[in-house]
Amino acid sequence: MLDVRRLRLLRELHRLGTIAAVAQAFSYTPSAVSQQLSTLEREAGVPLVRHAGRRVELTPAGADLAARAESVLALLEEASAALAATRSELAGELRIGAFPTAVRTLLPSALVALGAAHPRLELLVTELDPAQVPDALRAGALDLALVHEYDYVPAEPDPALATEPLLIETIFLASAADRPASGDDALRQCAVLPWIAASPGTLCYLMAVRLCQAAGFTPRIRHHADDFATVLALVAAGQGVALVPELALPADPAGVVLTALAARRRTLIACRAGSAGHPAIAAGAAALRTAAGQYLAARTG
Amino acid sequence: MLDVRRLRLLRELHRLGTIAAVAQAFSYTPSAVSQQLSTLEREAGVPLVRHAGRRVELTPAGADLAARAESVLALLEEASAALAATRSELAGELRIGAFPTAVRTLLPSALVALGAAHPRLELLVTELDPAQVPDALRAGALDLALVHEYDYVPAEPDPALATEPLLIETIFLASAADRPASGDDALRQCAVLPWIAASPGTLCYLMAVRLCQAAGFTPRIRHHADDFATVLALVAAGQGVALVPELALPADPAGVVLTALAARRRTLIACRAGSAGHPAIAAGAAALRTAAGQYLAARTG
DNA sequence: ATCCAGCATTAGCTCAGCTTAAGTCCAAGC
DNA sequence: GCTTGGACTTAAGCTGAGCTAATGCTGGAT
Repeated sequence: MLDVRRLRLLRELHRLGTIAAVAQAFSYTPSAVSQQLSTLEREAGVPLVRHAGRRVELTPAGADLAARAESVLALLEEASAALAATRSELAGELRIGAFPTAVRTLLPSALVALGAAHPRLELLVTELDPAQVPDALRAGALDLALVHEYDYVPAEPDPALATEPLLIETIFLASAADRPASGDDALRQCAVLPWIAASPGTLCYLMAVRLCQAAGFTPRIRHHADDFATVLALVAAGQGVALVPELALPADPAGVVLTALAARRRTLIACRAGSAGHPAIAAGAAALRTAAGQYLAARTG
Repeated sequence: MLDVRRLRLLRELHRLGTIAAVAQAFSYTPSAVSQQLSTLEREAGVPLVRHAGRRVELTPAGADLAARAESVLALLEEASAALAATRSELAGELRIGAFPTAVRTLLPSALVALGAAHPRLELLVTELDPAQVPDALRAGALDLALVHEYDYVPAEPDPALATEPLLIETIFLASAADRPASGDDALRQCAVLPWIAASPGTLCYLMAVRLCQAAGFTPRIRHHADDFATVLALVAAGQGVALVPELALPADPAGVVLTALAARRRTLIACRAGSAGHPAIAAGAAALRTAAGQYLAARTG
């Protein structure tokens, strides 16, 4: 009988590409992962990984096994969800991961509603960049998370995860001076100005670069700030221009001129494949949908 | 993440009904099974088993989980089969279980053909009563087995096993004296005679009793013998009458009069669900089909 | 040519999970 | 009613799987 724990490691290796990354995802040492994969390979009787330069890659047999592992893990996830659904009361932990902006805007009301409806449910919130969310979900560090999809940063489909659209926002160009042009013309006017963007490696950073590139230039990024309040303060101080999603805007963005762009940011709810039926996860997702609805109503109303 | 080893114990408990039987099936002590199930229940957070008198039974949640475990285990079995299929040569063990008659008739030629075609395949044959086959397959003690289905002993469908018809035999009434009547009338003529049957608890024993009961009487079983050669010798010695399937008959059944009955014995090939694609198991099944074909050709030719 | 990121290997330790043994409870039999 | 026996549970102890830490090795980058 194939060991499911080892299959899980193989699946992660399939995606992450290096043993060290798998080890990090599971809080193991690379040695442990290497040993477990060696054992799996011995049991399988077929080479599953092979050396490719100084990293490793899956053989066709390994890739096939990883795909099958995906199905097995999804079934187990469903079984867990079914068990939790038979419990009369929601209890245990619900680990939620979200990007900083959401933690400040959408999450509070969702957490209050969840806590009131399910007092025995322990809500654990982790603030993290959406780029880290898929790994954290897959490794079991999170149960429910919010991720983004930008127009020029397509989220690659992941069979281990289930997603559901939550809300769509407009992206604004924030600058200190008034811009006569609108939309992408305004963007092009900023080609020679200094830019303020998030840290390299984050989704927001990538979004800013790609969006500018699509407009025909590469932004000269002078300042890096992940917090949009800081970003807006820098913009107001005349330090450069920036791209800011609707959700990050305060009620009165003083000293900042906002120009709506054609680009959109889509926020999704994500969980592990098979776990959407878990009552705590379903309740969490519902609370987030309600919070998003309230937010949209407040904006448009 | 639910532990698949523990789920397997739960699945067996679902079928076998007692912890002691599960322990026996896996060569564990009842204590070990009890502890593992307790752990599973604690992890599940829902009662899975409850006491019913001095045994235990599954709760609805437990039964549901056991059904899900069935799917998971079948997927894992398929994954193993797919791995084995990528190996260029068939190697490893193939554990075959069969009833004594088949071991002497069908198996030898099948084993010779298999051994010649796949020299690195280790063939391990176990002689056992068909009644024990399902448990042995499910517990992983066998990979491939032959089982029977009699007209009056329906094999209950088992989601954990896959079966395939192999051959259909006539059942004969064996007696020392000539019987003028044919078919079931001959059977009824033997209502008052002493009977020779297999050991209680075996499928053949059950078949004999049920068949006679269907003919309107309960057989007075004087001798018990599992070996059909012995049975025929006892019949020839005038010790009683017996029911013998076609496959068990020697070329020249001296001193015994055989009357064909309407009842049939269907022999099936069985393996674990999901393992039919395993190349060694597929090769074994193919060899058995060939052997059965040769047998039928020799009988009819 | 040198450095270093990344994987393999070894030794050693910890804990999950097994067995043995004792205890509890229920059903059947004298 | 009491006893006997079977089935499950609990407690204690032991073994091995599987982890960490440390070291060595190799291929690509500077």
